[in-house]
This record gives sequence, structure tokens and C-alpha cells, in this order.
Amino acid sequence: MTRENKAEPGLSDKAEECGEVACLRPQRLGAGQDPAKRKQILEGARRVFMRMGFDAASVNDITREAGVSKGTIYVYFNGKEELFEALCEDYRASMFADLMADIEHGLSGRDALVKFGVSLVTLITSEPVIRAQRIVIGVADRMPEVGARFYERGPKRGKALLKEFLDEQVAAGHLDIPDTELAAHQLSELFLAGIYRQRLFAAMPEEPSAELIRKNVIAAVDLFFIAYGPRRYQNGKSEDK
Amino acid sequence: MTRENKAEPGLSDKAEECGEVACLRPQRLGAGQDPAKRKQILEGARRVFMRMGFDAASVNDITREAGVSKGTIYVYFNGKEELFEALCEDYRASMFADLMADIEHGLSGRDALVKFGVSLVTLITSEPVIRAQRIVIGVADRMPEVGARFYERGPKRGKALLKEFLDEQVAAGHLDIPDTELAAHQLSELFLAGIYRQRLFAAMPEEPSAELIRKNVIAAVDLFFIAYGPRRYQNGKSEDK
Amino acid sequence: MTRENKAEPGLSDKAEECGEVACLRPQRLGAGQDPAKRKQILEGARRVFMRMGFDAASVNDITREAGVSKGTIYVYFNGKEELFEALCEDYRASMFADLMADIEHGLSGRDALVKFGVSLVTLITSEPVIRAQRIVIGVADRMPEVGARFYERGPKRGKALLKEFLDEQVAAGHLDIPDTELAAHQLSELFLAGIYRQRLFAAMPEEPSAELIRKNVIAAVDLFFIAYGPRRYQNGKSEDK
Amino acid sequence: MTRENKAEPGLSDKAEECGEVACLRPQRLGAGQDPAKRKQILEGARRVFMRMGFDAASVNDITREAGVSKGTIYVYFNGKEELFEALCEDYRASMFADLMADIEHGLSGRDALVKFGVSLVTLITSEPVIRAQRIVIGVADRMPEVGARFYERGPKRGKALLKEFLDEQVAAGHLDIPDTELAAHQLSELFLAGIYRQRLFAAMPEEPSAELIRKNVIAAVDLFFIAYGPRRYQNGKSEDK
DNA sequence: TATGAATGAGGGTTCATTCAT
DNA sequence: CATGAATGAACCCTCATTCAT
Repeated sequence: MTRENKAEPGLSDKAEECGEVACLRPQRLGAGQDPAKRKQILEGARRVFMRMGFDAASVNDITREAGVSKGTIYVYFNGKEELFEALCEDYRASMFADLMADIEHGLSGRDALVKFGVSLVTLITSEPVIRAQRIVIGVADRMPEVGARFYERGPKRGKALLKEFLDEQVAAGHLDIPDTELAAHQLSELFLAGIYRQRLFAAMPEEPSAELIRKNVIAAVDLFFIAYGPRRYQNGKSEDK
Repeated sequence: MTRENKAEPGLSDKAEECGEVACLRPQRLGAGQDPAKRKQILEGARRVFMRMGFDAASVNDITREAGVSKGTIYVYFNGKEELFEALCEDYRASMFADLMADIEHGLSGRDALVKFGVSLVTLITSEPVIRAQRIVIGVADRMPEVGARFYERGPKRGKALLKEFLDEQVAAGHLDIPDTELAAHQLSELFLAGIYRQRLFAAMPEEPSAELIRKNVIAAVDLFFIAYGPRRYQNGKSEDK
Repeated sequence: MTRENKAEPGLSDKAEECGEVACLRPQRLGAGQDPAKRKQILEGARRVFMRMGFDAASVNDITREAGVSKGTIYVYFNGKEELFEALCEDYRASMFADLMADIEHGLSGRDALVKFGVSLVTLITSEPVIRAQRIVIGVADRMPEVGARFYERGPKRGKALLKEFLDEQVAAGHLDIPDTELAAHQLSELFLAGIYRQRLFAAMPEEPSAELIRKNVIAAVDLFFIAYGPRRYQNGKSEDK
Repeated sequence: MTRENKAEPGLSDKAEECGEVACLRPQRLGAGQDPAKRKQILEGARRVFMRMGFDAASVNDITREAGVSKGTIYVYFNGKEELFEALCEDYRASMFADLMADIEHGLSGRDALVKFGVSLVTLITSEPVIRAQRIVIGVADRMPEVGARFYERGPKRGKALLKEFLDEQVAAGHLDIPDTELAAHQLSELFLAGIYRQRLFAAMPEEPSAELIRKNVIAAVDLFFIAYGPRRYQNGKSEDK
């Protein structure tokens, strides 16, 4: 009755097999195996879910938006929920690509942190990313594993990234941090301080201005450097605690 | 589709009008004017929305839980959405009552901050409050004003509270903060660092232990005091920046 | 989630309570409690199921035929299947009413048997009754209890009736039967011999003629009386038993 | 909706056309002309229809069970309904093979009848045969010709067989029957008396025991011999069995 | 020719809302 | 005024059939 198939596509190289000519569309793929169609469905679903949220979005809407028939959706995904999960999986994969691209390691510690922070906050508080987070949070009761994995591949990865960066900075002598993991947590929250929750609750209707973001990030970095910066930023921290 | 009647109840003082005699149970109230019944509906709705979320909750469920008829609900509220909005309004009002009660002003700055932080984090990351936040965030796209007001009466008020407290501490010479508003933002995010988002995304399925909360709050206060504490916590901060 | 209510209506006398005047439609009935509406739904369902069979009949068809909305059907019955079961229950109840009415006890044994047999065969092989049997048999795999109860209230009751009649005849000395239960079985099959299965399989497209029925019943009674009749109908049987 | 092509396959002799050489496996057959594939489809369909009934069986199920593609099924048959009809045709052909094999003509009349009756009842009330009958009866409204032909090749043939046998017995002086056709009808109904309908309606969930069948058949033969047996059977029934 | 991916009408069921009582 | 039976649009999903490959 229920279907169990559809094992992770990962078939991105299937198309190559067909030779060297006229291979624009693969001739024959297993049911639910055409990556282009899958992409097409996910893209439509993404738009609809983003616009309406999970519950308010109907499969018919997705059908219309994706330009595929209802049946096709059910060939590629076992239902609305699984479609949503797959979408989240896909989305998470691409989410931090931009962020990664933004990181530069050549800058001095402080400037690099500011740059990183600005990128992070800009991304995370951007309208599409905020909407995505709202939707996932909204269904987290019913689909906790979706929420959990979203967190793991999203915020958690962001923090891991930041920790790595901090480790580098510590190694380079730009920072002096006993526990970089904790510090990464603290810094990433400080970056978002006062913006993130407002955005999540729609208390800040527009994306924050670059100015606001910059200001917030700099305040965070200031605070951070007072605590963890090299000696010239702090004296005698060593004797307490 | 939408209806126009029933201009904002604002019914809190309506009952008094009936005079000074035999007013124990008002004999005749305008449609949707009995505050007890209104309370009863909201209470049922609260339980159902908390259990199922907004979309999954059906008006019938609420009807059953509240012990009123469907028609009655539509007399008091223009629909499910409006009922939800009213509920949020009510809920927010009571949400921080516990928190307020927890604040004591007699403690030394540092201990008071820790105590406040523990209360704040315990409340905000508790299962019911997290569920409430999830639901509100989940519908924030469709009902931004609900989200916004939830934020205003929730987190914002918490931060205002914290700012007040910091102002007191600064005045008492326990802290040295140039911008207490910003500091309040920063501190409250630091309190929740690494816990809040995990809870929201269901990446932390259980309420955080008292231990974990304490540890997190203390780390936050430590960091905070390095930056903003009185001289004995920091030396030579004056010459930089 | 699922509904459990609707305990056997049997409320045919509910209407009487409301007094003696203007009682055409009961004022207020519980959900799914209005016998008139229930009847209306069952009547529509009966027509549709009879026309299309169980699977081919759609709830929409029933909706249309019964003149009620789809929601109403689901208030009175928990689904298509339960509606069908209720219909069977109702149907069985009325099925043998006609037959009962046809029985007369004043006739001589042989004529009475013939008359009874003709009534039985006429009823059982009539188009509506055959169609009903086909449908029930067709779903007997999925709904065995429906089939079983149909059998119990239908054929089984018919046979019980026949046994009673035979007992009377034996008591009156018109027949001499050692095991009236077995004899009832045998006689009722003989009545239907060669007709019933043809009808069931649609190998006999029209209802059998009165003539054919009479012929068949008389042949059955003849055979029966040779075996079980009083002395004058059989030869040489006298010395045994 | 309906299609007009594919005029009655009648493909049993088509293969011969290819000539006299190397025809072991025909290289090229017209669409829907390979009898092996046809057989394969029918076999899969048989299993699925038997398991699920007509309406509940999906073409996909048959596809899976038969190991052929959906398109192929539609090449060989014009649709689910036609496939079912073809299946019935095939099935009927093989249905009474077992029965035929069971008949022995060497026995004395009475014993032979009992043996025949037991075989008949065992077959007809067996689970697979009952299921097949239920399915055919269930769709007899929609496909009367299917039902009719099922009857003709099933029960009717059984009765013809019985008539033949009775004719033989009459010729041999073992029985004395004026109308063997009528008698065959009567006897075969008596064999099944009280079992068949219970089985059909699922009022008897298990196949009847050999004992019960034997008892029923003997009672039928007893009754039959009282009426139609030679003189010696009508007297002194007591001494046999 | 055989294939099975795609189609989309239609399946049973739910539910926010209305309105006669 | 409160009630809850009735509504029917919309829900998610299935499936017989088609047709490009």
C-alpha cells in the first residue's frame, strides 16, 4: 500500500551515460528518477510553501506552480509531507553556499569577523530565509526530525563554520579564546541580537538595512574583542574566573 | 468572505453598566458580550491550539473543549483566525507575569542577573512557551500583526525589563554600560545562546535541564561582566576604542 | 479522530413526543438523529448502490440522489462503508415483511407449501432482491460480517419460517418428517432449483415468469411429498421407520 | 472513451502462419499476439483479482504481479474490464477439469452419486472457487455476459454432467426418473443445500469439513432415491449406511 | 513493439462557516 | 440569543489510461 522507494536520487551522472550527442533530456529514467522533473517539482513546491506555509499550501497549488500533474508529484514524493521534507533537505544543502563563498581568510581578524557577521546576518534575516525558518518552526511539533535536521544543517553548521574561523584566528594570535565552541555560540547570537527574533515574529516587516546589520555586527565584535581579543584589547583578564 | 460586524469588543467594562443592584449574573448581554463565556471559549481554544497548532486545530475541537456551541464561537469571534488573534492577545498579557514575580532587586548585581537570566531562559524554553512561539511564528506570514504583537508583549517586554534592571545596576555602580538598551539585547541573546534556536527547531526535544540553563546564564554573565562590569572585572578598558 | 456515536437509531417514536399538533418535522434533533433525513440518505444510497454496486457507487452520486450534502452523509454515517452496512441492516429488516404477509395457515398442507414457495421464489429472484444479493456477495470478502448478517436475516430466516410451517404441518398430520430443519433446507433449495444461481450470475436476465416459478415450486413439492408426504403420496414407504 | 481496435484476438492459430522453418520462438508477432505473454498477464491478473476483487484491484498491481508493463496489458486487452472478461473465459475453461477427473463410472449408482456429489460440493464451496464466484456475481450487473458465461461453463456444465450420469444410471436400471434434466437440477441443489449460500455470503467463514459435505450429500442422495430410486431403495432405507 | 512516466478526473473525507430553530 | 445540523468547497491522494521514447 505504502511506497518505500525513491532512495536518494544522487543520480546526477546518469545522464552522461547516453553518449555524446543530443543528450539534453535523458531518454528513459526510472519512476521519479528524472532529476530535472524532480527539480521542477521542488522549485514549484518551494515557491508555494514559501508563499503560503505548509498547511495552507495545497498540492493543487504546487501542481499549478510546478507545471506538473498531481500524479507526477506522487510518483516523485510519497505525499505532501515527504515533498516538504525533501524540499528542506535540498534547501539546507544550498543555504550556506552563499555564506561560504563570502568568507575570506586574508583579512585581519577583526575585519574578517565583521565581514563574516554581516554575511551571516544578511542571509539569516533575509526574507526568504526567514520565511523558510518560520515554516519549519511552524511544523516542528508535527515533524520534529525535519526541524532538527534543518537546525543541524543550518544554524549548527553556521556555528561550526564560525568556530573553525575562530580557531584559525586563535592560531594566528588574533584572538585568545579558551573555549572556541562556546565563543562561537555567543558570537553568532550577538550578531543577531535584537534582529533575529523580531524578524521571526514579523515584528520587523522589512529586511534589516545593511547599516543596521553592520552596526549590530560591529557591536557584537566589539563586545567579543573586549572579552576575547588579544592583550591590547583587555588587560588582566587572566586573574579572574 | 470577510465579515464586517462586531466592532472590537473591548468588553472588559461593559458589565459594570448595569448598575449597582442584582448584577451578580447579568441577565441580558449583547451578543458576544459575556466575559465569562468569552473566557471559556478562549481557554478551550488555548488548549486545542497548543495541542494541535493553528491549522490542525478544528473549530469543532475547540467547540468540544470549550463546551460551547459553534454558533457561539462565531458570535464572539469572527472566525478561527480572529479567535486565534484574540487568544494571542490574552496569552501575551499573562505570559510574563511569572517572570516579573521572579525578579528581586535586593541581590548584588551579578547574582541578580544570573537569577533573572535563569528565570528568563527557563520560561522561554519551556515546552508550552516554545509551542506557543512555534505556532505564532508559523502563522506570522499570514498574520504578521499577531506575530508582531506577540513579540512586543513577549521578548520586547523582557528586554525592557532587563534594560530597567541594568539601568538600576548602572545607577548603583555595579555596572558600567554606555548603551543599556543595546546591552540588554546582547545579554538576553547571550542568556539563550545555543539553547533557544535548538528548542524552536525541535533539535532539543526536552526542556533544557536547570544545570544547562544555569551554566549558559553564567557564561553569559561572565562575558557580560568582562565587557561591562566594574573596574575589578576589567582593567585598562578605558584606553581602547 | 474517529467517531463512535450514532448508537442504533431505533428512534422511530421520537417524533411522537412533541405533542399532537404540527409535528411534521421535529424541532431539534441530535447530530445524525433526524430519522427522516436518515431515511432520505438511505433511500438515495439504496438507489445508487442498487444501480452501480458498492465500489462503482460514489458518495457524490449518493449525495445527488439523496438530495443532501456530502457533509450531511458523514454526519449520519461514518463513511461509505458504514452507510452501506446501515443500508443492509435496514434492508434486511423489511425484506421478508412481504413474505410473511403472504403466508396463510388455513390451506391444506400441499397448497400452502406451493403458495409459500411461490412467494419465496418470486421475492428472492426478483430483480431488486437479486441485485441486493449480488452486491452483498460482491463485498463479502471485504465485509464478511455484512454478508453473514445478510444471510442470517435473509435466507436463514426464510428457512426458519419454512421449518415452523413444516412443524405445523407435521403436527396437523399433513406431513411426516423426521428432521424438519433438514427438510426445510432441502425444500427451500428445491424451490429455487435451477433458477436462483442463473439469476445471481445474470444468466437469466429477466425475472422468472410466474409460470416458471409455479412449475418449479410444484416439482419441488412433488418431490418433497414423495419423500415426506402422508401415506397416499408414497408407495411402500409404509413398512419402514 | 471506448476504443474500437484490436478485433477479437482469436490468436491461437496465428503463430502457425510464419511458415515451416525455425518457428520455435516466433521472431515477430503482431501486437498482442504472443500467447505466452498473454498467459503471463492473465495469470498475474488472476492472482490479483482473486486477492482483491475487481474494483479494488489496480492495473498497477496486475502489472507488478504479471511482470509486464502497463502498456503491454493495454496491447493485449482493451482495459481492465476486458482483461477481467478474458480471465473469466480462461478460468471457466479449467474450472471443471478436476471435477471431470473425479467421476468414475464403475461404481454402483448410489455410491457413484455420493462420490460425485462430494467432489462437486468440495470444489464449489472451496475458498478459491467461492471467491471467484463472489467476484463474478459482484460485477454481474455491470458485465452480465461475463456472469452468464461463467454460469454456462460452470454450474450449467456441472448439471449437464450430472444429467448425463443420471441418464446412464436410468439406462442401467439403477434409477427411475421421468425428467432427468429436472432431476439433475434438483439433485445438485440438494447437494449444496444449506452450504452454498452460507459460503457465498461469508456466513460460513471456513471451507466446509469433509464430514459435513459427506453428510449433506448423503442426505441429498437419500431424498433423491426415495423419489427416483428403484423400488428396492424406497423400502427399507434403514439397512444402508 | 514494449515500456512506464505522466496525466487529471475523480475518489472518500474534513471542516470553516451559515442559519433555521 | 444560543445552538448545532447542514453545507459544499477544498483537502490529499489514487488510478485507468495514454503516448513519447
